[in-house]
Amino acid sequence: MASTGARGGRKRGPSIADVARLAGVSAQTVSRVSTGAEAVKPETRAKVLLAMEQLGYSPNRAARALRDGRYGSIGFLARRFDRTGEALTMDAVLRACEAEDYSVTLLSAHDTTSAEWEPAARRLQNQTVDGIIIMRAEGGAGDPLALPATMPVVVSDSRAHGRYPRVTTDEMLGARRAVEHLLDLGHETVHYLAGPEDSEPARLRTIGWRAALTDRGRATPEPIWGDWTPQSGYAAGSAFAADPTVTAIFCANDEMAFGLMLALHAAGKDIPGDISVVGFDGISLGRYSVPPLTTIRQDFPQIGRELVRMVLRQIGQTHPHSVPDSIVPLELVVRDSSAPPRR
Amino acid sequence: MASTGARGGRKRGPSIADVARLAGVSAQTVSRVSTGAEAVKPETRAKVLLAMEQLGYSPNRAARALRDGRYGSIGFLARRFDRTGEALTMDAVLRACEAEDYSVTLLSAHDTTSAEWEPAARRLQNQTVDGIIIMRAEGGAGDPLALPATMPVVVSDSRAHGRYPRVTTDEMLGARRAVEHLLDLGHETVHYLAGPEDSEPARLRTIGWRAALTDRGRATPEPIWGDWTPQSGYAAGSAFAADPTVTAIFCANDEMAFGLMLALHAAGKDIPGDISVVGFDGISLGRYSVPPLTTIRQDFPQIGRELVRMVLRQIGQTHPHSVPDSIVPLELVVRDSSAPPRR
DNA sequence: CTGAAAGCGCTAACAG
DNA sequence: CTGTTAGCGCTTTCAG
Repeated sequence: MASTGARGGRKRGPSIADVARLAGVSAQTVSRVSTGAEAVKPETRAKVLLAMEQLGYSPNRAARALRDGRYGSIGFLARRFDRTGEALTMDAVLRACEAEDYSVTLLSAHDTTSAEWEPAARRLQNQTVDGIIIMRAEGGAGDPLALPATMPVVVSDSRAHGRYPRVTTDEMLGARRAVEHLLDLGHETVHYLAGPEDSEPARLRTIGWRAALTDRGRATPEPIWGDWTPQSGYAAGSAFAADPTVTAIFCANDEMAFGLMLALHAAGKDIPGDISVVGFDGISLGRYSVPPLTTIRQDFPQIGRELVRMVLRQIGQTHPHSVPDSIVPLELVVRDSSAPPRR
Repeated sequence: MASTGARGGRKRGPSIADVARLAGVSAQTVSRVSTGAEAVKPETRAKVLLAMEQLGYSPNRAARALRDGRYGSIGFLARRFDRTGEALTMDAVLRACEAEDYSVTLLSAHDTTSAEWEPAARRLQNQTVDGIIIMRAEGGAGDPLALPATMPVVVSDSRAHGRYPRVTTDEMLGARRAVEHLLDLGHETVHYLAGPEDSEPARLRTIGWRAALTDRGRATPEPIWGDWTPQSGYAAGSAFAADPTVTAIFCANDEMAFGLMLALHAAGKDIPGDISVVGFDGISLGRYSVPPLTTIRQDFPQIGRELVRMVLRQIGQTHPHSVPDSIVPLELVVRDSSAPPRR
C-alpha cells in the first residue's frame, strides 16, 4: 500500500511528499523551494517547480499554521455586516489585509452581552486568527469582552476605552462641526435626532451637539432618540415637522436623515427652505438623496487601514494591548440639504 | 527543559497534553471529553473539564484541520464587499454558516480576468476553506474561473451557467414584472436604464424588459447604459428628462434609480406625476427615497441560505458540481414612485 | 547544497 | 472505560 497514491485518500491535495517523490528529491528541498528561504541548486529547483506545477501543488496552510502557531488570518467581529459602516470598514480591512498577505475571517456576535461575545471571541483565541478587529460594540451589558491578554485586539467605534487599543473618529468634534455649520448659516438653534443611548458613538455625538450649542449660548432643545434606522428617522421627522420652531436638524447618522427627510417632505416642509438637515457618516447614497445631504463624512478606507495596521503591530508583542489609539479625521461635506433659515 | 512550560513557548495556548497532565489522564481522554464522541466515566470527565477550565483550553483548529482535512470554513469570493448586494448576501451567508458551525473567510479578486481570479481561488484550494461561494463574477474575460473538480463551489449572480451550480434569481421575470406593472398603470412604453453590459444579471434584466414590451406590442426605446452607480443614474436621468415622451423608467438597480430620481427632480420633473420610476434590488433605503421607490425586491437572506446549503451539500461528494441550480423568487414592491401617467 | 529526524496538536485505530 | 501508537503536512534543527 503506497503511502499517498494519486487517488487513495479522501480528497486532500498533493503534499510536499508527493512533489518530492515526483521530482526525485527530499521533502525539505521542496520546502526550501516553496519558502524560498534557503539556497537550492538551479537544476534542482527547476525539477521541483515542474513537479509542483504538474501536481498543482499548493501548500497546506493548516499544517503551516499548526507548525508555527500563526494562522495568517485576522478576525473581524461585528454584530451585523449589512450596514453601511460595517460594510465599508470591512471592505477596507480586507484590502489592507490582502496587502499584508493576511486573510479575513468573519465572526458575528448578535448580542453584545458577555454571554455571546465571549464564546465567540474565545472560540477564536487559539483557533483561526492571529488577531481580532472588533466593530461597533454597541448595546449589551457594560463589560462585554474579556479576551486573553496575549490576543492582539483593536476596537472600532466602541466603549472599550482603556481596555483595548482603539481606532476612532473624533465623534464630538464631528458633531460640533455639524452644529456650527448650521449656526453659521444663521439658525437660532439646532434640533437633534440622536442615535441609541447604548451606543458610544451616539453618546459622543450627543455630547458634541450639546457642547456646540452651549458654547454659543444657544438653547438646547430636547433631542429625539432614534435607533440608527431610517424608520426611526421617519418617526422623528414627523414629530419635528409638527414643531414650527424647528429650522435645523442634525441627525446622528445618514440613514436616519433619509427617513427624516421623507417625513418632512410628506408633511409639506421644504428642505432646506423650511428646515435644514445635516447627517453623519457620508454614505454614498447621501449625494443622491432629494435634496443631497450635507453630512459629516467618515473616512472608512482610512479607518480600515488603521485597524489592520494596529492589529498587525501587536502580533508577537508581549503586551499587545499597549499600542496607542488612533484617531481618524472627519470632514464636513456641504450639500443642498442645509441653507440659511428662510426668516 | 520541560516540554511545554507555562510560558516557555511563543504564545501558543494550552494544548490537550497540558490539560491531560493537569487532570492526570491521557490525552485521548481529554480528546474524548472535548469531542463528546465516546463515553467517559463521569468522575474523569469532571476532572478533565476542571483542568480545561483552569487552563482556559480551547481546541486548536489548525491541528484539527490538518488531521481530518477539513477546515470548518467556507470562502466568500467577490470583487467588492461594500455594495448593497454583496453586503446583504454576505450577512445572510454568515448567519447560515454559523448555524452549521462554519466560519466565513473573505476573499477578494478585484479583477475577474483569470489572471486574478485563479490565483485567488487556487490559493484557497487546499488551504483554508472547504468550499467557495462566488459572488457576482461580472466583468473580465469570458471564462474566468477554473477550480479543481473536487472543490465545492456555488456561484451567485454570474455567468457560470453550466460550469458550477448556481443560486440565481429569475432576473428576466423580475424585469418583466417591473415593466408589466408600469404598462398596467397605463404607460405607453417603458424606458430603460440598464446595468453594465458585462454583467450577466444586467444582461438578463435587459432581455426581460425587452421581452415584456415586445409581448405587448409596444415600442422598445433605446436603453441608456449605466454602471450600477447612482452617478450613472444621475447622468441617465438628465438625458431622460430632456425627452418629453418619457413617462416611465425602469432602472436595473435601486442605486441608479436614486441618482436618476435626483436628476429628474433637478430638471423639474415630478415623480410619479410626470415620470414613474421602478428600481431593482429592494435596498432598505428605497423605502425612504423621495418618493419611496417601487422596486423588484431580491430576497437576500434566502439567497444567502441557499448558497450555504448548496456548498455544504457538495462537501464529500465525488462530483460536487452536479447539484442542481436554485432559483430564489423575486417580489414586486409597489411604492409611491410609480403611478398612472398624468393625462 | 541536500537529506534525515523530530514535533506542532489533534484524533482514529487498536490494544488493554 | 482508558491508554498507547501513529500520522495528517509542514519546517526547523542537525548531519552529511
